[in-house]
Amino acid sequence: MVALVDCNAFYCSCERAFNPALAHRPVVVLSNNDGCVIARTAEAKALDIPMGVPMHTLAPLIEKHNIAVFSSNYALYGDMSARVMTVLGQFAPDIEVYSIDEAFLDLKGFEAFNLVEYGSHIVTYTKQATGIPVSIGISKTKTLAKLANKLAKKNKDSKGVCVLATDEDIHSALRAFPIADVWGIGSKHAQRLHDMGVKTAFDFIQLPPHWVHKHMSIVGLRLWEELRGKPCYDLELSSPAKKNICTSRSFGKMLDNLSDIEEAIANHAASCGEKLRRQHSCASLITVFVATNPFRKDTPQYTNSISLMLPHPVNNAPELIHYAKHGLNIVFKKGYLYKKVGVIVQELTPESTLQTSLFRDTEQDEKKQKLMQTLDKLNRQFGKNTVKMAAQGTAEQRWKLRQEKCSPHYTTQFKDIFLVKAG
DNA sequence: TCTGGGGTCCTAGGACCC
DNA sequence: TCTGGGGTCCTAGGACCC
Repeated sequence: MVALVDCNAFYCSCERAFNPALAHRPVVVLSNNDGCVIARTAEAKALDIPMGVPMHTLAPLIEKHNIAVFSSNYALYGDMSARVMTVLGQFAPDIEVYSIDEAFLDLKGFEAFNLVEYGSHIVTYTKQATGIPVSIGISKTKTLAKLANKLAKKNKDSKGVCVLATDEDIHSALRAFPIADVWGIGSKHAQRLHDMGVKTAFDFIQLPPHWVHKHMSIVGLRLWEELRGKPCYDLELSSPAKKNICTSRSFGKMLDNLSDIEEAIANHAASCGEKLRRQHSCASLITVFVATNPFRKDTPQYTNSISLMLPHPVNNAPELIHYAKHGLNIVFKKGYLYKKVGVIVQELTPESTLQTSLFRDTEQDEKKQKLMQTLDKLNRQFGKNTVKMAAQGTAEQRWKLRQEKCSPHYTTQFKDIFLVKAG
């Protein structure tokens, strides 16, 4: 058996954990730049606020229902996620951290336990220890555990737990479960299946496997098997190193000035470097892209990107910034209002297998490496960008996000706590 | 005025090899 | 009329996830 534990309205719950006055208010959390709604509490969902709706269409509703609105605070959510995962790890021999708010628990050999009781215990204890409410679905495969989890969330009497253990339980759940809501069925497949009269997960597992393979590839076939109770996916206990790393942001306001955009690109390149060093990788290819605002029909549109092969694998900030700025200077065209730029690093190789080029100054390389290690250490301890490259800018930072409703960094902002105490 | 930011995997088809 | 039979690698695009 495998369990899928999912935090309820995770970002909203993080805000509530430090602000009890929010307990019964509808709460929403916004995407970067305060653009769209990306998390909603049950109270907000009850007001028919859809996922992803642009914030600027919600003003009347927010006023009317006294909805609490927050900019996203990833420092807080990341830290709270780590706490939840640590707690969940105590309940199973193995855990796969699947996303910021979800984890699979390996419950192999737990069949003799009362799994409903065990699940309830996990729900209660996690709330107590972290302040975050969770739901738990338990069944024979990951796909069925995901499905059970959705039922646990939907069914108010379940107290956040749903166990699908027997074939009877599984089949009766599948009969009532819309195919579009199954993990791995996106909008395209859902539409196609619907047109064929396949409305529920149970309808889907009645389809002949060769049809599923032919029209939905091996991925669809695995899904079909998993829904029939045959596991195709094991838990991934350690997350494999990423093959591509991307840092990009929309600007708080549109920019036409190369030097502002250079500063943004320098920050994105530095961020890619930090992510590379965290997973002990170096990149051999760097891509810089720029884009105007596609929603503006009244201004000229331009998007472009360029990929540069690096002379050797790199993960230090100065070099990444150098090449990223070089790329930007090639794709940047004057006369456009830019909305978003980003840096992607690819062709990643492990730091350890770094081939030193014949003509490189290894002494310089070691110096750079030590510098980056020190910088990472300081920034981990004292907060992001405590120490950074000059190219990342210090003055006005016109490229920055709009974040007007951000809560304090309750759990991570050592500096602020110190300053408050000192003065 | 205003619309997120990351990722993964799979397949088909083209280029190229012998 | 008619034109071999394998391979591999790469890329673009599609589909999906949170």
